[in-house]
This record gives sequence, structure tokens and C-alpha cells, in this order.
Amino acid sequence: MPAKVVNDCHSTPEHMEYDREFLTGTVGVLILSLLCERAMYGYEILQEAERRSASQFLMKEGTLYPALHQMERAGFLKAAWHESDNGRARKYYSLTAKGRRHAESKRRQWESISAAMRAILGAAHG
Amino acid sequence: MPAKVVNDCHSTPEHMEYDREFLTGTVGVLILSLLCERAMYGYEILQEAERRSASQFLMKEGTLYPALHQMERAGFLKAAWHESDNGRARKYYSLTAKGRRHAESKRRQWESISAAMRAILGAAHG
DNA sequence: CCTTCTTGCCTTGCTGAGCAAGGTACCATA
DNA sequence: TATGGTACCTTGCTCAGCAAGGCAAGAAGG
Repeated sequence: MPAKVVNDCHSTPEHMEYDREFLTGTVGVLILSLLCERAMYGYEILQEAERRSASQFLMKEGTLYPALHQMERAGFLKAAWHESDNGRARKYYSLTAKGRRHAESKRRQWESISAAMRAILGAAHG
Repeated sequence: MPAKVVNDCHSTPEHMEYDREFLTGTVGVLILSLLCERAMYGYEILQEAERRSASQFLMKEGTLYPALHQMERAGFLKAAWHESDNGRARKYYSLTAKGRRHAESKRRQWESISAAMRAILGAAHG
């Protein structure tokens, strides 16, 4: 039996290292919420998430791009290529109407769970 | 490609149906936090989680028991059989010292993530 | 000139969590 | 006699995150 490893999380660096499991689900809400404000391209989403969370969230490309493609297939996003100043091609994603509704649903779910967790954890750690 | 399905979450029943992904990670903190207060047996944990979250969390047995076993193997929990009033055997789990430290770490992680999410979502939904 | 860094997109293949769906056993109630 | 609650358990599937790669092009520095 080859042990567990990966993440011990006993140290407290400037930005906390999270057990991967905790991020499950957050990625979706994160993307949808950011795109709620304005259209963005993939690389920009990575940077925005990092910036706004004060470097707490360091989303990986291997997480982001597949997620974007899946949401596009699901009809939540639509993509459009645009040239940037530096001549570099960027793929901008924006929310569809369906995606906007979905974003709202996800946001409500997250807040509901967050509240329920606070109710339980709060009682526990007194 | 056989569609997505499973959960639409557009209705708003008394207790919200969550997309499974959101629960990932929460289960661990939940168990550890409850056991922080007192020793409990599996079935009791299911009920407590449901009660305290006002039926928001309906943890499944197929989720709970394997999680308990894994945490025991990891040295976070220790188990002890006790007879109940009705002569039924119950397996009580309690935290080890290591488990107590782990619980604290997990709780801090959750709160940190929760805060970061609020920072991003709050800005988004204005 | 060559290397390295940054931007910007992408993929394949593994791991591991949650869970549906089953099973066991006992007791009480209808 | 069956149904439903208590109380424990398992096998096998799905799917999200991610490590680790790759492609292309421009900028920076030696």
C-alpha cells in the first residue's frame, strides 16, 4: 500500500496549499462568475482568479481549458477569436443566456453550502 | 455523446439539490468537526449532519463508511464497539491526537477557501 | 545566434472522491 | 407476513482536477 502523500498542509505559507478535493466544484462557479462581468480569454481568467483571491487560487491550465470546452459544449459559453494589440490570437468566452441562468444557480448552491458548513463548523470549534 | 443529466437544480425545493462536485471535500471536514465534539457512531453522524444543516446535507452511507475506514487507516480516528440500550452493536469513532490536528488544518482550509470565494463571488454578483 | 521567458492555446492519462446499488442482520410494528 | 427502521458493510462506475506534456510566436539577454 503506497501511502497517501501529496499534501500535508501543516505549514502556513503566504498562500495556503489546499487539498485538491476542496477545489472541486469551485472552479465552475469561479469561471461563470468572472464571465458574468465581462468576456474574457482563458489566460486572463487564470490571472484574474489569482489576482482577486490574493493568490489563494492558482487554477491550473489543465483544469481551466477542459472546463471551458465542456461548458461551451453544454451551451453555457460561446467563444470568439479576436486579435490583441500584440497580434496574438485570443479566444474570448462569454456567457449565453442559458449560461447566465446556470451561473446564478451555481452561485446560489455555493452560498447555501457555505452557510450550512458554517452552521456545523461554527458549532464544532466554538 | 450521451448528455450530462443527473442534476438540473433549477427548482428550489425545501432542501436544495447540490451538484455532487460541490460536496467533494466537505464530507471530510464534516466528519472531523462532528467527532471533535464527541465520539459518534456512523449512523449517528449521518443524522447529526442532516439535523444540524437543516436537512441540507444528506450524506450517503456509501460515502460515509468508506471515508471513516480511510481516516482510521490514516490514523486520524480510532474505533471501539459498544452495545447500545437496545442490544444493538455500534462502532464509535473518536479522534486521535493526529486527527485533532488534522481536523484543525482542514477547518482552516475550508474557511480560507470560503473567504476567497466570497471575495470573488461578491464582486461578481454585485 | 541561441536560449530562456512569457504569452496563449491545447491534450492525454492518472488519481481519487462521491455514490448508486447492492448486501447482512435484528427488531418492532402493522 | 411484510414493511420499515436501525446499524454495519461492499463493489463498480463516473467524473473533476491536474501533472506533464506539446505547439507557436514574440521579447529579452547573454
